[in-house]
Amino acid sequence: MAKRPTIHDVAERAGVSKSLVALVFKSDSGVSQKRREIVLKAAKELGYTPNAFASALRSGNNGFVGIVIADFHNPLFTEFADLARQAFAAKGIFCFFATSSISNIDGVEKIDPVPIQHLLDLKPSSLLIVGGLVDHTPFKNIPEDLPVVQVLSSKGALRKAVSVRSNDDTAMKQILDHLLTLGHKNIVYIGPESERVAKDRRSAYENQAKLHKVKLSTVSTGLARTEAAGLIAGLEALKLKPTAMVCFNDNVAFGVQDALARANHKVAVTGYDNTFFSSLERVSLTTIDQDKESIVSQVVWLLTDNNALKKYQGKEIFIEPGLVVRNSSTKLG
Amino acid sequence: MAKRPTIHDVAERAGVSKSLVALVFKSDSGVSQKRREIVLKAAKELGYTPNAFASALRSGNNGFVGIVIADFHNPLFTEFADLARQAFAAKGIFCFFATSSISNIDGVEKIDPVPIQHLLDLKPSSLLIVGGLVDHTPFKNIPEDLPVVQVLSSKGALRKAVSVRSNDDTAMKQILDHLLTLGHKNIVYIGPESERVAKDRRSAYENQAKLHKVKLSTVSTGLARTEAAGLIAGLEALKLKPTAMVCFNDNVAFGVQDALARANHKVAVTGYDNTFFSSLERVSLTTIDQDKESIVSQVVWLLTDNNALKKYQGKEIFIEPGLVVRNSSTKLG
DNA sequence: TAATACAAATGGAACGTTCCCAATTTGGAG
DNA sequence: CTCCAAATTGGGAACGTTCCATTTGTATTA
Repeated sequence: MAKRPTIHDVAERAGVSKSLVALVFKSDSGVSQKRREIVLKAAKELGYTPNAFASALRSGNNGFVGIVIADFHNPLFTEFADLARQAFAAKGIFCFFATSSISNIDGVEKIDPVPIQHLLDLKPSSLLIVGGLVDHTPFKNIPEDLPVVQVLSSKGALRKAVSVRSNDDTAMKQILDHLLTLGHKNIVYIGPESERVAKDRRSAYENQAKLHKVKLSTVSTGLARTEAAGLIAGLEALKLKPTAMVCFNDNVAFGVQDALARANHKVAVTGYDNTFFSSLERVSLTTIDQDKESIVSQVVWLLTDNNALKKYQGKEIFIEPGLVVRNSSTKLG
Repeated sequence: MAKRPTIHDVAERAGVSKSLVALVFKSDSGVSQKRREIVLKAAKELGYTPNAFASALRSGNNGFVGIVIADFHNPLFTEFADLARQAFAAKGIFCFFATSSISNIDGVEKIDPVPIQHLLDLKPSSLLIVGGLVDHTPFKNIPEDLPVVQVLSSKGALRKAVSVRSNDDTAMKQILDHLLTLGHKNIVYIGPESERVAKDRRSAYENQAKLHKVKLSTVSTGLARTEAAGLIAGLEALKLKPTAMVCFNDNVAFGVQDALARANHKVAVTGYDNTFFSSLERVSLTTIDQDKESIVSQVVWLLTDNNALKKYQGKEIFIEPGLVVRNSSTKLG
């Protein structure tokens, strides 16, 4: 392969100085229209693209957003990450992804810090964390002044980060309003009870149950939040003879639906996330739709407007979710 | 934040030359055990990590694998990408991800070349493309000597790439064997007819249908391969009064299942990919399981063993898939 | 016309490595 | 003690940018 053209080659071809070429590729101001065109033309002819390394080495940052996806297997996370990428791309900002290998063996989640360290080595100008990372040690030596936003999760150990996520209180209120309107009395909450989101959502349910004067009744899925865990917990919950089950997320709800099918019982079920499969006719799960577009636009705003970030540093921003009513709560069986 | 320590700082603290520090961080040979430990200790105390940019700028490559994910919304792709990442990580090789924003509007897939260009700007030492990219223009100025492997797709315009994917002939043979054993006669194939994988799989079905002396009957989903397209095509296919429907992939099959539920018909259905949701009790889709582990190990082998790559350059490697029998083909309704 | 102001363009230093090479030290074997 | 190879050193030149202090150019004003 031919040696890649450098800024010098472009300068030579355009008959200007290297510095001018650098200016053209950096900012808009201070370069005459005439020269700019000459330079761009030369660059195009040579097929010049700036060397990201040299740039980053010299300037200390290279203007991209690092996106850490907590769990690559969670479609909600990957979908969200891609939405964010598109939104940033529209603003001319590039994103790199890394994921941290949550191995969910024995219910014990573990994080491999290396990929995150690699991402940080690339000196992103800001960091977006999608989902919750149980263990924040990989962020120990994070630069003080690196803007960090975490979405779809509370921020945990990252004191300075901003967290953007759905308002679980609203979500649980909507679910309970819906179920009470349908006349349900005996309702069970099914979900994990580990830290962070699981805890928050569970206590949101408890709050709303109290406000709605619904008898509190819960079944735990331990640390897991999967379909398999939902299946087991669902069978367990059936012993309480409920008429409705409120699940931590769609995956757990799918498992619960399987449990109902297996036991041949008809009970209302609700999920959380409105994942792709919840809309399938045979699943048709009543669920909570997180307003991804709003979350994304908040994220973009926070990470592109320095003042915004400063203002919300260490705070949490709640986005109002919406209830999607489907057959799982209305047409039982 | 404090200035990041450099190789000089480490050298000073360890009381050795900078050259030696560089040697320690690079290769194993030629440094005594004693000195190596001293250097590593000093580096650790200072929290030194090599500056990836300076290194890459000077040496021209930085030893990571670039993974391009054709479609972030395809769980098969993301899952596979993460498997590959883990496999490389186990060998101490790091991966970066990029995706290229396939916008599937009006059935016309479009690729944004910028993210891929950015990834290439980072000079990966090899490239893994997960899935099929309809338009290969972003790879126009790919370095001649960059090893490229493409999985779950034929390699299309990338002449020098190696493609690793499942053997569709075997898959279709297994499906037809299974359906014929069950006594089906009137079988319809439902799937897209666009280029590459869609074409290959379709013609694999046609071949096997001929060999099995099954009357050929197909319904197209146009360019799409989604649940929505499956729903429409499924309803269309019902007019042919089939007893079984073979679908291009799980998503299409899910749509077809919806169509059957809506029309209240009982027809055997098979998918392809064995995605997570196909195992749900209420879906229970008979489908083809791609041997991801084998594919991953082939990929790792190809991209870490230079001879292997050279040997297979421009060729295709087929992995034998397996049939997973579930209710959708055996217990109708 | 000369003085001034400001925009446009320039040249060189610096960023932290790796690569190269010649020079020096160390350690073990003969 | 001598010799040789291995280990270590030191320095300088890249790598391709960005940053900074200057210089050059052009237009405006007195």
